[in-house]
Amino acid sequence: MSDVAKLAGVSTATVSRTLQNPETVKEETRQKVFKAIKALDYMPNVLARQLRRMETKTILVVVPNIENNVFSQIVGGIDAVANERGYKVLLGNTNHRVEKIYDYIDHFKQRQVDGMIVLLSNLPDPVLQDLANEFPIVVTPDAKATVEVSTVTLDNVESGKRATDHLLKLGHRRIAHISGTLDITSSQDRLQGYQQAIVEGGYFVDHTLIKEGDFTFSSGFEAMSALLNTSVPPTAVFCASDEMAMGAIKSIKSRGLKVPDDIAVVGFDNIKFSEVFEPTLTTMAQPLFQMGKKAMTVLIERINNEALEEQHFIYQAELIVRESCGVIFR
Amino acid sequence: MSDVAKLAGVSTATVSRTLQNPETVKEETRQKVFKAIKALDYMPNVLARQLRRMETKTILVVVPNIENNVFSQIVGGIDAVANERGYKVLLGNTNHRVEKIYDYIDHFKQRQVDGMIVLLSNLPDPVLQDLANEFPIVVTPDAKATVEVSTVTLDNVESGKRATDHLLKLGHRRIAHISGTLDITSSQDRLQGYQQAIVEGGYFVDHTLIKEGDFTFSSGFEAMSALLNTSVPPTAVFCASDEMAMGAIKSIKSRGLKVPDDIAVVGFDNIKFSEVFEPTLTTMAQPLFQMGKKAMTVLIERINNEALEEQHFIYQAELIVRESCGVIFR
DNA sequence: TTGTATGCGTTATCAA
DNA sequence: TTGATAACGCATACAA
Repeated sequence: MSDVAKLAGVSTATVSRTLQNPETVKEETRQKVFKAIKALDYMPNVLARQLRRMETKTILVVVPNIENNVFSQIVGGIDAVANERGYKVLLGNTNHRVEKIYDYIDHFKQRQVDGMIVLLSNLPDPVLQDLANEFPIVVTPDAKATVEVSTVTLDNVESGKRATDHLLKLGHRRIAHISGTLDITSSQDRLQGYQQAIVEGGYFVDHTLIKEGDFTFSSGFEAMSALLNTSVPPTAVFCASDEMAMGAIKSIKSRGLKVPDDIAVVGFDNIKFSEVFEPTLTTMAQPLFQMGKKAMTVLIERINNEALEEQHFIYQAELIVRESCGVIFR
Repeated sequence: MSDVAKLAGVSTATVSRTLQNPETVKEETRQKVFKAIKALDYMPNVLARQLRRMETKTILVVVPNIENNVFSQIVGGIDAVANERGYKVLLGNTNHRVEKIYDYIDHFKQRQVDGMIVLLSNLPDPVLQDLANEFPIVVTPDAKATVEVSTVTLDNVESGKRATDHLLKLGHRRIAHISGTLDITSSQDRLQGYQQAIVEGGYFVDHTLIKEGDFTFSSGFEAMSALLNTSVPPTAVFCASDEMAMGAIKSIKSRGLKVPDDIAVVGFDNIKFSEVFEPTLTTMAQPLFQMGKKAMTVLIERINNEALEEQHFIYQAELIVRESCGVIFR
């Protein structure tokens, strides 16, 4: 920078100003400085700038598992907005190991990042709360209502309800539910939506028809197998993830039964392969990329102190009707 | 830091030393300093450290599309080693837009990252070469041999050969190939392996049986449909990606033909869904996570100047035999 | 083994 | 509108 200043015949202060607030520098000087910058192929040292300004223009994304498509889609959305707004994205893979997040928390204290987006943390409430009080944080897509922090979520209750409603409308009365791990809010909410739909439809919830899975193919297979082993198996199943829905269908097929003829299935997530699978999956599509974008937008507002209170954005899932649930008869 | 020094009754230099080279500080002093650090809950300001040391302990991963599972698996491997070795991973999504990489190149010049791993860049050779001459860079999993830069790749020729060989061993003689986009080396190599296998088997390459796809489901569908429209369709197909293999199978099924009975199919990648698909896919499994780990390891060596010459690591794919290719008869 | 002093490359404050 | 100068927080050369 001092080289540039020398060549342009000004002080380093003026060079800095030309870069930061061009309008405060006389047109003529500005030209001289820019010419010198080009001549020397000068690039500011961002490290020094960051030290001086105490900001990094970097945000941290804590993700349980980047290899999971649900999360990578959200990260895609975050990254899109980050790029647009001049932020860099630091990846924090926890590999589902909660302790790891404490390492990332240190990033804040060490001033390595300006803000953080937490995907599906299992942080204890008080820890998250303390952190959120001190630093800009957004939680998505699964957040507990018990912590005061900005969130971007899906209306999982409504989504579970709609999925179940769809099956009710198709005439099903014995509808089972294979839930996700019930320690996260999304799973609880989808289950609740399922129950609401049944009650509001005028029927009773049969708890033997509810099985807890863990979002994986094999857990869907196991849960469905258990359901099929009962004396009166369900005629339809609402699964909290597409992967589990596929596992369930595999199980159904393995018994020589057909989907949707014998048992109708609705999934959740609308993963890429849900339209390749046979039968193609009826499912609830989450606007994951969109949610990622929103999370980043909200985070930037908090970093800039534009949003003083925590904000909550709730998205709706879209029912995508395909083969696995059969056709609506009216 | 000066607070810590004061409380411990030493100079800031000693505090710094205690943190950086504990062995150069007297045991007793060390204890005092650590006690003060704990008492004040002190954390070093990494920004300042970075400025002073001119290193960031951060590496940049340029990825065409993080939402693609092939890439996110590699990133998973990179991240694993990075964490272990104290590096952070900055995500650079190009969304397949080559120009974007130039933004990331500026990160180097601005000293924001210590090194870079490029996933499947379409950078012009000279640009990449200049960059690689100046900075620590590793390219994976697709690299051109024309640039002198460290690489971690798959032996795509051998892989294509093995896949095709497998079909030859099953008795097939009219074997088609649906390639990836032929502007990348991996696709060219897999095609070459396919041709080698046929020639070495004592047969002739029929160019009407080679179609170029773009790794997507729909391109596999289209390519297969074209192959089926010829007067003498193939009895087997080797596809350069599982997605294309699934598209191809969909096309085959749509004609009322069966896989593997009428046409055998081999894919590439061993994506998660390949064992869920019906029929389950025979495919070539790339050790993507492993390759990501290796890429990061090699990069660290270059950053530390432990490896002066560029290095090349070549992995072998593993043939995973499932339903889509039928059974070997001996 | 420890302390002093300097500099890393910016930006912000103040005075001119 | 510009320049001189201090400061950001740390690491290190050198002296003690």
